[in-house]
Amino acid sequence: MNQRRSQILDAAAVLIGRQGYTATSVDDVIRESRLSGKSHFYHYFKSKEELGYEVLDRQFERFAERGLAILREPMIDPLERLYLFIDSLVAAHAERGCQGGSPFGTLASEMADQHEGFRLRIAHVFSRWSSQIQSLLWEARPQLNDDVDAVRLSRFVIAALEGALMMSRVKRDIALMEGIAEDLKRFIGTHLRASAASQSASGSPSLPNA
Amino acid sequence: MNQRRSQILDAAAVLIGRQGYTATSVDDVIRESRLSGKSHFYHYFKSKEELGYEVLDRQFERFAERGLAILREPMIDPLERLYLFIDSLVAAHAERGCQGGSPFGTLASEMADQHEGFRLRIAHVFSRWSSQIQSLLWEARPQLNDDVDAVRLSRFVIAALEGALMMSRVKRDIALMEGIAEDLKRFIGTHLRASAASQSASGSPSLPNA
DNA sequence: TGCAATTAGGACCGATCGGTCCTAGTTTAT
DNA sequence: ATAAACTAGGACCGATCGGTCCTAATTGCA
Repeated sequence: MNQRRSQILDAAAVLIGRQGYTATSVDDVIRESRLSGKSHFYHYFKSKEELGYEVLDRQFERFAERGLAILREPMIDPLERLYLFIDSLVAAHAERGCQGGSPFGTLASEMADQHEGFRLRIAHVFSRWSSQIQSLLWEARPQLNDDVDAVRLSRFVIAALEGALMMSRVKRDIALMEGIAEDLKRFIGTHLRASAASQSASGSPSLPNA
Repeated sequence: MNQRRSQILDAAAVLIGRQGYTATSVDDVIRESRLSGKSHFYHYFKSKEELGYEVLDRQFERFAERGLAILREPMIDPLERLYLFIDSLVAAHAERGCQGGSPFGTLASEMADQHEGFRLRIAHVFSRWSSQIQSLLWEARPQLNDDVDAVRLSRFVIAALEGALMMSRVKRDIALMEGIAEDLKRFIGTHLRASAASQSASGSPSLPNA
């Protein structure tokens, strides 16, 4: 029933991630998901736009389940989780051979000034992503300086990661993203309370003092 | 002679910046630059691709002359110049009403995995941009820690700025970019030698411990 | 058994794409 | 004055775009 839909959405996600929304034609999607023809596709989706929306929703759901899940691991120190999350994005990008950056950033650049529907949906995606990091920072507040602005810091993290993805994609060099990821972790580390001094970026953070 | 060419390139730059390369048709460019027809356009450019290349070159030249020029101001403290540069990008984006982000980042997201010619040219743009910041950091080295990696830091700055542009474009909220810019300046400030404490970002960086 | 959903596949639509070709009038340098 | 460059404008090309319509075979479920 929705198996075919999933098939189509998966194929479309790959294509849109690789080529962008505009450059991905409905025929491309049909070919990739082995449908029998246009009518077969339009049996499941009423327009290319609707397909795009659903692909975006699906991409974020998957990202929230798989990628963002690290941020919620209850057994790991919050900041350590954030570092692991950053590393996981680097690893994922390395696995893809530095191709096809963030599905959100790519779509954002393409559609933000072009299509209000997409713009709002992507804004929502970033907002939810940001919220996840804010929760984590809230959890980590005993270790953090009192003046840490969780909203701002979470946005900074996302921006740096998105920029890193874009640049290492252009240069096709994962080392670029690795360097930025390390710097980003170091920056997060500078928000630690002065009392907790034994910080190392990829090493384990120290416990809060009394 | 090349006045018409400039006219075309300017129009194309605006359109490509707003809609992207693929979504900008040759007819759009013709309309916007008030040419008489297709042949008139193809009198000056042999293909849309060549137009795209020249637009990109021109955009970077302008950026190097106007935007990046701040980085070379000999009468201002190097790091102060870097902060001013960051602020100038924020201001420019605010003036544009948070629309049409970085011409390079936008084109990068669109073309990186799609068109090798563009990918290489954009990589070159980022490389030159990065070099400018590296020179500045080299100038500032008496104030900086010995272990500062200029290449890495310069890339970090660009990535954060590009990410900030993209996100504040999606959210249409300049405050987002302002926050990231401030954090970025603070991060740069953390690279200061412990001995040089009296630095003014726009919020002053961290205190050196005794 | 029978009805509904799914699959199959092709013809077709108007619009737009990048690009070519052709004719002819108008500037501009030499 | 004369050739070369520029401006003007339209017809046209094959390809592709998103999308519709239609017929018919096949499947799954009640």
